[in-house]
Parts: sequence; structure tokens; C-alpha cells
Amino acid sequence: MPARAPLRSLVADRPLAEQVRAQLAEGMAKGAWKPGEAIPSESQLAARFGVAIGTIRKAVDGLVAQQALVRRQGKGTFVTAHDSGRLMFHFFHIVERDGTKSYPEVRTIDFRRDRAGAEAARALDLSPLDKVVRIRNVLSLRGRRAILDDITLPAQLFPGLTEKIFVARENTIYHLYQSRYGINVLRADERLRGAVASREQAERLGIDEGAALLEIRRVAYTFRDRPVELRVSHVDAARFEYHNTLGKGEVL
Amino acid sequence: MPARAPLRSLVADRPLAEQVRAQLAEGMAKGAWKPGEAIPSESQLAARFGVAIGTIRKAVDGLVAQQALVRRQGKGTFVTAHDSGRLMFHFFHIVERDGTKSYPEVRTIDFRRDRAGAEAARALDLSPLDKVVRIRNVLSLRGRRAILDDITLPAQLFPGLTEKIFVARENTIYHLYQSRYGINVLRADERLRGAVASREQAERLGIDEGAALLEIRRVAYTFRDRPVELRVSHVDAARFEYHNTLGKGEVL
DNA sequence: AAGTGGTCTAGACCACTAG
DNA sequence: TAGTGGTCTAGACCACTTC
Repeated sequence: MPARAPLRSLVADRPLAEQVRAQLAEGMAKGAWKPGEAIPSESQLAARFGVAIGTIRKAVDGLVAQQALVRRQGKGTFVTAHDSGRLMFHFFHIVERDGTKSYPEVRTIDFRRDRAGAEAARALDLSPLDKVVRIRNVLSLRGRRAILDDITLPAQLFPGLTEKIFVARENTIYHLYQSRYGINVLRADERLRGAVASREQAERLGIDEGAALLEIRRVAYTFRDRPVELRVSHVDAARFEYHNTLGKGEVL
Repeated sequence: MPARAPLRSLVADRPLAEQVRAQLAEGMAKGAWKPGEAIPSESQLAARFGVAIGTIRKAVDGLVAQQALVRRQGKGTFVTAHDSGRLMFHFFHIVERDGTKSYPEVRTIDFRRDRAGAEAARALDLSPLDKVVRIRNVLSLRGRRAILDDITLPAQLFPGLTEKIFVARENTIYHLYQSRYGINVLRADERLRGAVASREQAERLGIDEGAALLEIRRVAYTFRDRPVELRVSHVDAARFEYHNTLGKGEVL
């Protein structure tokens, strides 16, 4: 038997495993499999796609590396749910100066609908007149105010989102996006700069006007590099810092 | 023929591919294969280790992901040389505010030998009395002073390093570590905070005292998580920023 | 016992590089 | 043409989970 059916090789030139990966990603993006649910077993996928199990494994490997899927031996392969602690810290890099990691406590202080405007339009790939939702939160770490977050969301992607729904969520913000709107945040781009606190920022964070801040501008993306959230954070730089590791590879 | 010889399974409990990977890493750490050189072909490695080619490929995959090896189809698999532009940007995340990336130009303004002291000792896993080399550089981007770098190196790992050698290098600093001392920087841990410029820092960078800085404390590691460099950077935050991507996975 | 993912083997064929 | 990495297949056996 030939390693590859002639017809299939005409369909697309890309490696089979990549084609499979794209189709699996498509299924997740469309909500065919919901977060926390298992996708079909590897042997079932192999049969469905008409490829060897090794090829399926390679496709799944890629999605696991992207944190889109999680394998559990003996149980199955599941769509990643944004509710575990580990994944949370994947998108939250602020720590105390002594290195202590802790979960932020979120308090929402503003929620409104608005037009995108030039800046958000550019970041979110919208027209400046498109509708957005703007949310302002104060995040505390171990009881101390640490971060002022200004979030901008394309209203079209979050139909019916209200302050009540936003505040009533039982888990992280990205889990809300995922569970209620099927939006799976996979990647984020961040730019950090130094800044000084305005009067209002200082008031919100309980620090002095003119104090040092770390300003972070983040754009979060889902499948197909579609931007879904713009978040501008201002961090109390006197007490907190940003942690990052370059050279992701596992340990030796 | 059994999939695995019984004896080998008694030697260690870890997967074969991991054992192979560790041995390959060992060879690189010891300098058996130098940067830029090719390691043996996959079939040769398979014969040498007595495993299937697929197992070798899996081991190599891991090292490629860590950027320790580079594959070149038709030619071979090579130990990564820290001299390509791409790898440079892997460890250099400062960009202009408009997003422009460029190569830094390094000017060395101080070079001295010293004792580690408490802080460097902690970061580099030394005793406070161990000898270190301290180097101070000013980095410019497109002709404008951008970063003041204070580097601390364990003297023991860099025997005979002089200012002349350091300045005369023809490539990046990490390439010098690698080519002359066999030290391959694979990973770095960074902590970022906001700060304000001291008088001396301001002078060195050509900005005002009290201006906003981004302070980056980096510890760089080689194989076996051995720390090899402490680098404290102060960035002119008015003109430059730090760029980071979370969720490394490839595109879709 | 049955089903799932995890590891490994053995070998085919393809794509690229160099002499 | 020979040698290298790149992709894919087919099937074995192991480890873990559930019933």
C-alpha cells in the first residue's frame, strides 16, 4: 500500500500532520468540541482522517505545545480549559519583588460600551467606529492593590456581555471568554515600558502621584491570529515586577 | 525482536529518547561537538545508541526546540552558533517605541575583576568571595544610546578573559562565551521593574536625572541549569520598550 | 478486561545538498 | 548518485484509568 493516496497529495502540498492539526483547530474554533471536553481518541481520529496514528499524534503534539489541548493518559485528550492555576500563570507574569507568585483578586470599577477609536481599532483590527466594551479593573495581590487594568473588547465577539455577567464569573476572565463566548485565548503580545502615575492612577492604586509604574500593553489572540482583547495594565513598580523566561525549552 | 532489550530497561527508567537527548547534551556541554559543527547523522546515532531512528529524531527534536541544535535538510544537524540574527533577537527584546527592531551597538566603558558579593553570589550560585568579572556596556540602537548594561561573570568559567578579548570579539557577546569558553547560553530568566535614572545613569544614557527607566535583571543559564551570567540592564524608557510574546506555539 | 495515551521499532518514500 | 534530514505508515508493547 502506498504511503500516501495520490488524490490526497493533490489536495494540498502541506504535510499531512499539519493539515490534520488545522482541521482539529478548526473544530475547536467552531466549538465542535468545547473546553474541558475530550476530542475523539487517537485511533478514532486516525480512522476518520485516514492517516496513521503516528500522524495524528504529531498533529496533536503541536496543539498540546500551543496549550490548546491537554493529554491525560488513560482518559483521553481534552480541549484546554482556562481554569487551572498553571494556565493562569501562563498569562499573568506579575510577581512580588521577592518573587512570590499569587493569584490576583479582581475588582471591577467601571464597565461601559463605547466606539473603538483609532488606537483600539488598530490593535484589534477593527474600524474606529466599531463598538467595543471597556472594562476597568483593580487587581490585588495578597490584599495589596497592584495593577490597574483597562480592557477593550470587540462588542461583536462578546454579544450580550454585561457588567453583571462579567462580575459574576466564577473563574478567570479568560475562562469567561472561553466558556461563554467560545473564545480561546492562545497567544498574547506584550509591550512594556516605564511610566509615572497620574493623579487618578495613583488614587486607584493607593500610591503617590508620580510614582514609578510599569505599563503593559497586551493584545490577546485566538485561533488564526485573530485579536480578541486589548489590555493596558499599570503596575505599582515599587512593590511588583514582571517575570519572564527566554528559551522555553524544557529542562535537561 | 523485542522492542527494547531487557538490560537497557534496567539501566534507567526514563524514556529512551530522553536518555539519548541527555547524552547528546552532555556531548555538547563537554565540547565534543563545537558550535557550528555537525553532529553525527541520524542513522549513525541510531547505530551508536542502538535505538531506532525515530527515537533519535525525537531526542533531537527536543534539542532543536531548545535551540541547542539546528537541522539543515540534506546537510546534517548542527550545534547552534550564537551568531545568526534570529538567535540574537531571542535574547534581546528591546525595541523602539514604534516597534522597530535593530541590532544594538555595544560600547564597553568599564571592565574589572572583583569579588562576587552577596547579590551576585545568590544569582550565580557562588560564594560571596568567589572571583567575578564585571563589565559595563552602553548599548545604542540606531545611533541613540538606549541601554546601560552591567554584566557579572563567574571568573572561573571565563579563564583569561580580558577587556581586550571582550572588546575584540567579532560577534555577539553570547557568541564569545560560546566560541571561546564553550559556554552555550540556552535560557535566561528576566525580572523587569520600573525605576528612575540616577545621576550617573542619566549621564551615561544622555537623559535627565529622574527620567523613567526600565530595569531588567537577567540570569542566563547553560546546560543543567547552570547560571553563567548576571546582567542588570537599565533602559531609556522614554524611547524604548520591551517586547514579549506569551504562548510560544507556532502559528496555525 | 477494555480503552486511552506513551514509547519504540522497522522500514518506505520524499526533498534537499553536494560532488 | 549518495547521503542527509522530513514525512508517513503499521504495528508492538507499556502505563494508566475505568468498569
